Amino acid sequence: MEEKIRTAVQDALAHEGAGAAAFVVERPGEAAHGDYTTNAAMVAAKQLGQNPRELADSLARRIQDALGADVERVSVAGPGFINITLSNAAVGFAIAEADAQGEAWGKGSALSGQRVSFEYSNPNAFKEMHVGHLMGTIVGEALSRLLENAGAKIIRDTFGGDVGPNVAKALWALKKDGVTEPDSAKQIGEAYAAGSKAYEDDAAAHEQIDALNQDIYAGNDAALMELWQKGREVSMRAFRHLWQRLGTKFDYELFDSDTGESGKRLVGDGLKKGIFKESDGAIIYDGEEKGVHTMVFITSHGTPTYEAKDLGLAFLREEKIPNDRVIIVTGNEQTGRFKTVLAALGELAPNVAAKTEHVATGFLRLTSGKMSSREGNVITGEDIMNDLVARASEKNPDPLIAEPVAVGALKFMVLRQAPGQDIVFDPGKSLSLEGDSGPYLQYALVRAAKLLSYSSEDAGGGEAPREPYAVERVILHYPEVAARAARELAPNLLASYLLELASAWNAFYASEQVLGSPEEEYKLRVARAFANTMANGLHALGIPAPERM
RNA sequence: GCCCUCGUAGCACAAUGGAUAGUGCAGCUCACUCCUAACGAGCCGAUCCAGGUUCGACUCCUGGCGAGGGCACCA
Repeated sequence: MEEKIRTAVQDALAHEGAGAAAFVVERPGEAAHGDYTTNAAMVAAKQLGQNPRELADSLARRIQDALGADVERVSVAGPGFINITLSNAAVGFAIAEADAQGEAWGKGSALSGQRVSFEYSNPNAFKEMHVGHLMGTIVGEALSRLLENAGAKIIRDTFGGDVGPNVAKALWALKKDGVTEPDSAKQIGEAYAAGSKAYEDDAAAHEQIDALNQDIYAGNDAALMELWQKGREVSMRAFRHLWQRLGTKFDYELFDSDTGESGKRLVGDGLKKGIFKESDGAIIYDGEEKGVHTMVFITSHGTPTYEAKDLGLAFLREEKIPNDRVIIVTGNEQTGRFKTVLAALGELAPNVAAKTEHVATGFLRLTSGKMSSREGNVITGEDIMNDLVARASEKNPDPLIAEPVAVGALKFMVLRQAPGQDIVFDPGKSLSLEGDSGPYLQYALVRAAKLLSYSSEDAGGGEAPREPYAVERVILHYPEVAARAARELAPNLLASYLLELASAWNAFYASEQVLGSPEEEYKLRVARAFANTMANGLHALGIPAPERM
């Protein structure tokens, strides 16, 4: 419908000689202003030097003619807005589609045929997953699904850190304690904290850890490599468990250790071409003239940094995962780093760099102060999940309900905010399960599902209301919102829409008797349309939908 | 010192250069023998400061104040 209106506006503008005007068709902030609004007259009036109200009047007439029976009213308001109110028939048609299409309702085709390689969550083996990792996992999964909903084929991968100084720190502490069979992520997390502390406080330990780091790269010490292998597996098991709880499954788990060598080679080749240069024994990318940070790619010890490994990964991905587009999701503290990596990649492989984009998620900050895995005061992903499950259980102890409610609460808190913004989280107060929240959306859907389960095949009451219900006018916008959220990589747009949808449904539910009413048949169709919309919207964000609450 | 984000009610967040700046929490009313109250109806309350651009600025520009992050061998 939005497309139809856009075309009508475009044609009307062209007729006035302002075909190039950059107008928007949007949903007005207030329902009283209709179903759609456009600023086309105000934008074009500027270009043409005309009075916006007069231009709006003539545009409105053309738009009304073009849309015919789809519109009830096209009116001009304020400084020159053209407001469009759909006819009851057009609203009814949209609701019937939402009802009939089921899971297909709201699926788009904007990205049909496009293969998108998504990288997110990027765990550091040998470090526990803390709350910050939840952000990347949740946002990455939601973006993947949004693009999937827009027709793209998604291939998920995660790029874990399994070599480098941080790994050496954990292994050093494990060795010191004589551990040969690490058995929990917690144990490894503590070893990492102990190793980090020793690295700073103890000069001898500092040297040992640096040497250990070299040994890991070299890979010749069989006992060490076995411990490394086992430690990594224990860490990854913990990460996989959390991913499963969060509804994420990766097609590829890639590691630093897979890309270090190729990264070094690439930087070496780049050095010959003058893309990189030597400085104090290290190989760096001098980004100053390009406006990005200068960074070390190969250390003076000859080991590749994460930057070099990222370059290696870009090439490895091209081999393993054919794609048209690459999206990498990380915390926003890495934004500057990625600018440098992409600038360097742009010189090594312009076509790869051109289709690669970096998306930053915000930081999960605690009101109680900073977390540090070195200090050992981290809150892990599992800690938050378990706390939420406990709280959800107060209302419904069934784990089949409490778990998805907890996951929904967490995910919604993250996804409702504009991407890249930090989230302030108060571990004392924890998460709200009421008001604007995941459970609010889930509950609205549960109510609708329950209502529908009571209805019989031969619904009575064939009357129709004089005007469509407010919730219907929200439902009909779902496909546009989902498409825009995918286009702008902005899950929060869909999240706020679903909030509004749930609110409209709950108001309808509170004020209208459905079963046994004169409009029963009509209202049940609205309920089915709502349920499909909410279910599809939650699915597109990766938020689970419990059957009961 | 340089670079990047950000600053909206007591708190947490929305708002493509558009209409009376939206929502939730907290507080105060109201509503519950009726399809699930993790619900509904209402009240209270905000754009950091100073300039500028514009018919129109939370949004863009300049300066200031404040917060967070990044800036050579960590990831």
